[in-house]
Amino acid sequence: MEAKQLAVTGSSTPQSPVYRALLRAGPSHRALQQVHGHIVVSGSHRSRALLTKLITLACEAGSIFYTRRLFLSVPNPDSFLFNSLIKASSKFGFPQHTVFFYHRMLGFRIAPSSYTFTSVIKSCADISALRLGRCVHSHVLVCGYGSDSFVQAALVTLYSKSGDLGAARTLFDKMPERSVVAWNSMISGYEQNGFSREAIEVFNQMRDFGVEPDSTTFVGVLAACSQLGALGLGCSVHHDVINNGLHVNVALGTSLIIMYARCGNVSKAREVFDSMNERNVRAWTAMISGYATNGYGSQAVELFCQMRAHGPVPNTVTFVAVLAACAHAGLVHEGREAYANMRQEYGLVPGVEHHVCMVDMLGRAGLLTEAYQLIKELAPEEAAPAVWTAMLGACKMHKNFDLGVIVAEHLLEVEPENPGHYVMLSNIYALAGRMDRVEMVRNMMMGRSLRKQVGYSTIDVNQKTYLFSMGDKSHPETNEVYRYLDELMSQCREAGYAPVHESVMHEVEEEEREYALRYHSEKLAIAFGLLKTKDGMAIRIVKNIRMCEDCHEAIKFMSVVTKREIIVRDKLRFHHFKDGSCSCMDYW
DNA sequence: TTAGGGTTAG
Repeated sequence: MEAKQLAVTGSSTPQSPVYRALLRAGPSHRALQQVHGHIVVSGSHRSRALLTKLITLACEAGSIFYTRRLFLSVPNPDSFLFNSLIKASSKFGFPQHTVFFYHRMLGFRIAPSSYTFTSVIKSCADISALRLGRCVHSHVLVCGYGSDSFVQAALVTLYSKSGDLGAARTLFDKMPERSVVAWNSMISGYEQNGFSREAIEVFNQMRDFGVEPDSTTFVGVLAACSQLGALGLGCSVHHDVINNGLHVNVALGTSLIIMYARCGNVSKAREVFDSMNERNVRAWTAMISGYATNGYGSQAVELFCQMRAHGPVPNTVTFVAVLAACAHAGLVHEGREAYANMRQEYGLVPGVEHHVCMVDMLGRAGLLTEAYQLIKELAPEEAAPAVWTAMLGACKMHKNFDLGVIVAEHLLEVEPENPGHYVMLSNIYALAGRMDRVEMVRNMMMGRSLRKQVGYSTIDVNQKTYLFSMGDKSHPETNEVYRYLDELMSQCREAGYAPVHESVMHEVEEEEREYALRYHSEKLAIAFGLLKTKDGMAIRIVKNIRMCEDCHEAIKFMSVVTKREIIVRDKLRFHHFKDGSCSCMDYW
């Protein structure tokens, strides 16, 4: 009936039946193909308005190759069609195709507009195409759009997403007018490149300039707080969100969950989660992951069960969080079940990260043979170094010398430039008393000019961050900190602490070992925190690499002697020390 | 004859 009507009228004005049929079809591939048929039958395929609408809807439907076929069938594409296509392909996630259409546009000698450039630059940013982006930037200047504020904001994003923060900042500083989006771009740019302090600095400048932050601003700033583990600052940002009367949308709510979880305050993260009126798969995953990294394995699994019952459908990221929770809490049964469900119930294919969790989980639980079997059953391309590294950690933990050596040698073969593998192998040899081998590994490492990653710890006191590294004496109150730490360590020894020597890196000479152990960065940061904060206050430390066994042991005693809760976030997870024990139950 | 942009969370 409808086809007949379309064929009869044949008109192509926006009010025409065929145009309305197109709008009704919406971004659906099948429906669009049907209307396309009507358009051809009715003879209205020469109407540019209709074709342009059809093409952009096809792009929105995700049918990029259909879009391209339709585009190529248009004899003389005009600037309207190019701009529509460039905008749609950029917006709906086809950055490479945006670039293709842009080149075609130039080939047809059609002048781009500022709107063309914003979309093209966004696509370059999406694929971090710095060289191409620079060419487009030159073209922007040639065409006279260099001072368009939208184009400038897009360029700031391009440079920061491609890692050229210097160029981003130069451009940003030169902008005569900076919209809230431009500020947000600069803040997120710093944060995403790991420059959290700079992100917060820009946020403060923004306020000095009197620019009103929006929810996107806070998402970026909260991510910076999460990276730093800066709970005090994060809380004050949360207050700002409330005071500004901003609606906590799902992205902002998720950022708050992550911030609280990554600063070690899981109950506050849960409070935010419970208060959200919209919760998507990312929000649920963030909360499960928060439980996982803080060592609350059973809570993570419980929340996952609730999600399965009446939440959104979990995806592969959700399963990484669940399996990590099981690995850290020794929930082998639950972990096996989740791993099986992933495929059977949800049709998801486990990837490297899931295998790492499984090997980690089985390995920690002492099921070394099963863990090793799992690796051997993987296809060669799936057995990534990370999976073997998890296996190596398990071998060291359970002191399985023979298997450990096999695994470490494999790792040295595939990743000879990774200093971590040499350190692990040498630790395993040291455990087995093979000091000749320890020496050999040390020489191999030195021969390749590899060095162990330098560890450092940070602590926030009164919203100011202090950084400590091993043996560091640059701090103005160094003497006081060292003196206090010495005193603290002797109290710990009286309480029963004995240094765990095996974790001292092999390159350190014998007489330096005790010194190196005593002045590891986390111990210095804790001593500083204890000196600078009131009795009873929890101490929160962030460390860039994993904590060593000796520090782990020492901090347990520190928590008893000082009657303080000490929370350390290391590269992998959280350790909440209280009354002489750790939330990880020494299972790490 | 047809509109319109750049920033955000697992």
